[in-house]
Amino acid sequence: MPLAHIWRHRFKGDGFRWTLTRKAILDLLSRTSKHMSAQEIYDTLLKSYPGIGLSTIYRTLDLLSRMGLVNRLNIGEGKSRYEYRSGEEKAHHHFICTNCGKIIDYSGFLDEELDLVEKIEKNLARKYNFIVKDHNTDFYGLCKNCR
Amino acid sequence: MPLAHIWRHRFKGDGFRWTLTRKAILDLLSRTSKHMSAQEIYDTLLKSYPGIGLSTIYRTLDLLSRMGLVNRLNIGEGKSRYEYRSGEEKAHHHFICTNCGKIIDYSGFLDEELDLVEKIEKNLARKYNFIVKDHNTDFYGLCKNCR
DNA sequence: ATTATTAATGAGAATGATTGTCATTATGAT
DNA sequence: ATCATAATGACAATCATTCTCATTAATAAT
Ligand SMILES: [Mn+2]
Ligand SMILES: [Mn+2]
Ligand SMILES: [Zn+2]
Ligand SMILES: [Zn+2]
Repeated sequence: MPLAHIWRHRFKGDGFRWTLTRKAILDLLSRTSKHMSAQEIYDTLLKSYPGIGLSTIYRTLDLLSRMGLVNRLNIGEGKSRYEYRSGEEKAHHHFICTNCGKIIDYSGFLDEELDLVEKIEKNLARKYNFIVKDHNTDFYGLCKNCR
Repeated sequence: MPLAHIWRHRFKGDGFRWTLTRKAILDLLSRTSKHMSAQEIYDTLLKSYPGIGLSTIYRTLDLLSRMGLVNRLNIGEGKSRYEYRSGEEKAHHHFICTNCGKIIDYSGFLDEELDLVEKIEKNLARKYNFIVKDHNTDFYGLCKNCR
């Protein structure tokens, strides 16, 4: 059950074609721990896939994001960053250094958090007639190099 | 103790000049409950302040944000939105409708949340040597018109 | 395996938000 | 009232992202 097989199956099931570029982007994102921008992904892939196009990177990231295979992040830089979304892993938070921009994954305390979020969701539903599908928490501060 | 006096005082104290445009933007943002973009602020103010410039709106919003008088929000639209930040009020969360883009303020359960956040902050400090200065939580889902 | 269909791609133009430049203006100190 | 200069407005420049369209390649049909 290599990831590539799972991905291809998922693409087929959703009626999308399984292409070299799509595999390349998923391979890259699933292997790195970085949160990469479209341009960074493009620069990296260009080395092993000469001729690849930046528009395709954008289109593919949008598709992957709609398919739920990657998360699109916005940390107020004026551009998006992307990370692979493993099927099993729980969602995680991000700690963002306001000085150097470093992003660090954080996944502690999720159980307690789930209780709290559930309460908030119920409250939102009751008060405003909302349906909460997802939530995101970011922490801002200074990393060890910048403190 | 009108707000304008407090603002002017704050500007003076920080060594910034107190100008018509700065007052206009603060007046607008402190009165609306909307989360406005720079362009929307510009369009609105142009009616009462003909000749005002969009660059000035951007520069001022940046300054106000650095001064902590407004919050800059990013809800993944590819542009920022701004809201007045009252000195007394606690921070609040945002519920964002993924269908129509509606943003709704939510400020319930903040005490319980503070406990949780404090724990996370301590953990971050211990594990990664981080200093947490701020945090932000957004909820995504469907509003009552879109559900 | 060959061919046909058409989704996906790459190049580059277009768009939209934000930032930079610079001459002019207006604020706050003297 | 005068002065020094921070702030402004016009508009050019930049940067991320989207759009257009001719070409290519993935898949289905043969
Ligand atoms: Mn992450
Ligand atoms: Mn708000
Ligand atoms: Zn840092
Ligand atoms: Zn809605």
